[in-house]
Amino acid sequence: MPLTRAGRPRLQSQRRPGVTARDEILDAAGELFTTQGYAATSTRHIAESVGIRQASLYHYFKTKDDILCALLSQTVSPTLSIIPVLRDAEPVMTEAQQLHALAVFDGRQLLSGRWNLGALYLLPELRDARLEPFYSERERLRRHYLELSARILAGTGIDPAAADLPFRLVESLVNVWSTPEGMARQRLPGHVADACLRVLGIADPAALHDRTQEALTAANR
Amino acid sequence: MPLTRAGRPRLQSQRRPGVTARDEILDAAGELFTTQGYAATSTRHIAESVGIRQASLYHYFKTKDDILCALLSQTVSPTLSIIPVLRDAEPVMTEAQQLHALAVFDGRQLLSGRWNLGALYLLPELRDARLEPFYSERERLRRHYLELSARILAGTGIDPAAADLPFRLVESLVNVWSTPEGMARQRLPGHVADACLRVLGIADPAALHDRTQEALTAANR
DNA sequence: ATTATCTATAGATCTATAGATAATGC
DNA sequence: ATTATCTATAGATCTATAGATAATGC
Repeated sequence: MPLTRAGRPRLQSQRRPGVTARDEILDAAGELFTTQGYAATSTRHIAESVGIRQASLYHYFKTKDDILCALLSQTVSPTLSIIPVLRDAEPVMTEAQQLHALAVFDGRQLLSGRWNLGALYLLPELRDARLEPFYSERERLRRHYLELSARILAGTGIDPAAADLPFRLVESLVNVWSTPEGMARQRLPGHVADACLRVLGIADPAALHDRTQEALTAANR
Repeated sequence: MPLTRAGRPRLQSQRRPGVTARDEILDAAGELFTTQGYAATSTRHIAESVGIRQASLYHYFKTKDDILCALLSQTVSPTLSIIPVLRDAEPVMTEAQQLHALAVFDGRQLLSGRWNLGALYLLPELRDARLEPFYSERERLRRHYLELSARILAGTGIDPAAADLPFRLVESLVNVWSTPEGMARQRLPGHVADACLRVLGIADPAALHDRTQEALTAANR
């Protein structure tokens, strides 16, 4: 059980959470990219924030872009992975209930984490070919929201154009990330999920939510 | 009536719309800041996009920051200026009708213009003390949405937390700026304004909208 | 004379590489 | 021997300034 790790010791002791140096770098980069922007954050800033020398970053990441890619890959995947689970619940959960559950999960995901990583998708400087894989994952998620919403809309009298709004409502949580004033942060995703159903013309999402609990309880017996 | 302007001629002929060189620079900067980000856009990029030399920018703007400030000052002011007008319509227009009208105007404002200047407010690199005046203008607008929404909410059964959503719904138009797929761009602001009222618990915004027209027509007689 | 541009450049970055150094692991 | 750090630096930017140049205006 080593007291220190292999390799030359750092000049400064650890400042950042993270079991590995790689984790510390990602934590620092997550903070700086989301609060200062990608181009505005230099590799030197990141290194200083970790407490190592600028060149030491390159032991863990080939380029600055690589650091960004590692961060982006943490964001959409969890939400994408619950889509098939919800789809399999089809007979038990209505489409409206699925959308609600998806919105709650996605919203919680966006508000978890130490930094507002979802906001990275909004940085214009990152609309770049090299980041294509991450943007197409996000686009898949958007399409799923859209299809679910469109099918729900068909049952209400609202203009089909409203199918776009639920994804945008949930996405708007990244704009509110740092200012949970008034509204309890923990309850935000649930309220936004309710709002998703309201913009589609479902007047009483709370009732529907109660029925989801009943249905799931019944299915688990 | 001069065929050419005073001063040494440019090496390249004009490429950008704008009656003055200053306008051309703002047009180029507007495009590049919104599509590439502020820090990622160099003064050289701007100059090349205008068709002048990098140093020539400094004849019109003291610093790169100055260019940004000139752009930001074009964005929120028009919407802020209609707030008193709507407030004076108080006896004729209900609060719900005022919110709807505000959202339509604001939404149209955001989607007008050659570039998505509203998106500049989302750039994290710009959350900076030197831009404070522009952010506090935007904050005033947000507060007005919030107060109007809160008063409307008091009349419906929805959770007070929903008062935050109308501003965010309208704001979300900047995320959709370049992709008006499916929904006719021209009608987007109206649909978003309807959605603002629905998230506050007003089930039939269209009916209310018709009544606004009647009321205004009656008032103008 | 005034104006709008140009050329040239200082000085401050910034990314990434090369290679030295100081630990642990065997 | 391997690993994680360090120092030093090349080469490419980037912002802003100084001062020359080529038009119009009077």
